[in-house]
Amino acid sequence: MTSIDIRLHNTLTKQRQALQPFDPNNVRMYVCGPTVYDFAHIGNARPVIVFDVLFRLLRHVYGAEHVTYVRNITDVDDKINARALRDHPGLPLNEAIRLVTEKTAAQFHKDVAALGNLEPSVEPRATDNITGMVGMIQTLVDEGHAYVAAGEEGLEVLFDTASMPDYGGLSKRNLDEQQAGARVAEKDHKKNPGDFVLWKESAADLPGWDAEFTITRKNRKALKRNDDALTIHGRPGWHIECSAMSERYLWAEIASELSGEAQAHAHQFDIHGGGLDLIFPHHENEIAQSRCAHGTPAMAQIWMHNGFLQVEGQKMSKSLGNFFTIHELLETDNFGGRKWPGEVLRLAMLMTHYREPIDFSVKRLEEAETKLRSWQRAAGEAGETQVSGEVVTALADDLGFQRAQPAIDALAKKANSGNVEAAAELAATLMFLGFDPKAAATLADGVDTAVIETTVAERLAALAAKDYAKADAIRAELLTKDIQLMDYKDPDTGERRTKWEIKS
RNA sequence: GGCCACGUGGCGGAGUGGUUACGCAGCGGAUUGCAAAUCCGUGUACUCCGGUUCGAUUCCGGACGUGGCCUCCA
Repeated sequence: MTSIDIRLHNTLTKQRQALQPFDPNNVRMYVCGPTVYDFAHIGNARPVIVFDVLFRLLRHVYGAEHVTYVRNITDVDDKINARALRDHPGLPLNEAIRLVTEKTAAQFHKDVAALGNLEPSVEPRATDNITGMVGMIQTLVDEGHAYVAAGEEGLEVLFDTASMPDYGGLSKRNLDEQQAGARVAEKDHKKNPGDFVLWKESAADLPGWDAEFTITRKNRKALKRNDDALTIHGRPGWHIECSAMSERYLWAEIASELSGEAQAHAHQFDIHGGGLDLIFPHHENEIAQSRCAHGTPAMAQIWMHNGFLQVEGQKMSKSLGNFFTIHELLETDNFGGRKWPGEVLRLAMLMTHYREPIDFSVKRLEEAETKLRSWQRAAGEAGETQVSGEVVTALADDLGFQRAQPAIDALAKKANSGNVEAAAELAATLMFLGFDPKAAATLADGVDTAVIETTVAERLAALAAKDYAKADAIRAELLTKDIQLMDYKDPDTGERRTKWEIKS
């Protein structure tokens, strides 16, 4: 452990503050993960990469075994149901849903791995945590923060926003003023328009879980039934998932191992992250649920939100035709007429500060590739060397990767002038940031290293015989297979040598 | 209508009350048989209008512009 001071921008206070984990031996972070109904798009990759860099920084500062990073998978969602019905019309719905979520989750893992991300410590699924959600909802009912009402599609357990005096603190919203011009359909079964669903009844033939609630008369609105015990075949609301899973994996299951300081802040953790668009309503509602269920003044100490990725200045959307999945950038020619290596996409994402919008473009990817390749050419073997302190310092100041870049450039320059230590430090730094110190490009089909070596030797022989025409022909031939040759002199003997690399 | 973020050269992106990083692309040069790589050099900017100040890109106010949220959304 080192004494590096990590400062992070907190959406709650709109200020940069020093991270002071409740328990430095167990720094706890939760980030909202994907809803697995379709391929992830490149915008989905941004929070994954941003918080991966934070994860790596935390591990560097506090020790890899002292950081717990939870990123959930949402596999309960009406869009998933719709997709299952569409793609697998012949199958029983639950089976169809499993097919959709398994396939999509596997694709997500493949995509984010290609982008150089570490796996989170825990990756819980909503479907494995229904019991915890039901329990938390019951607590909210018991504490007077939730009620049952009859909605259009059946019974709903709703969060009563009026029961929480400081609801809206994260997004700085005043719900009363909010409604004036907004298109919020009045739902008269709700006590207040801002009340949101915790549990929603499903039609008998639709997927759901049988949840038993005990709900006394005062926690009902416009309900004709009188019995206190209610079994509602239904599914959880979106927000309760994250409240239940963060509680379980960042508190309940590890509470006995936590320090006294952390015990004094029961049910709270250190960092919660996600995209800017989640601030309202998702994170606002998570906070409401978790705080009201546990009677805590806060859910997490620091709330971090990444900015959006735009294409040609606008939000990606299918209707605008500027929508690209991670998979198609990696594997097809749909963007800029070529495939893009995952590490190039990763650097393109990190070139801009995480809270700023990114305009995603071919030019940007090309610049990222040029930069990354120059670093990789300069890097040596990592060995036991240190990660650049300047880079760590830059990241520790609200993940200021852009301020780390000149430091990396300086290392590369030193390495190019023959400084072996700098080359090793550069390699270690690249690995720390999630990049391979060697270019990860792959050879075209039907080309292998042995063939290249033979051809290069053939060319050197031609050069020795001053047959430049033949030598240039060989070089041009290799270039058509994306093999770029680079001649240099052996520093000791002055002999001509040839290096090669793959142009991607 | 309410809330939020942001406006630096062709592009990316730092930073500062006065000396205008850095990188990419461009241009010139070194090196090279020629390339590539590497190295050296080089031009262009702080949205606009007020105010404070000896002096503002930097502080304050306003305008304009862009993007986001208020409905599923990274």
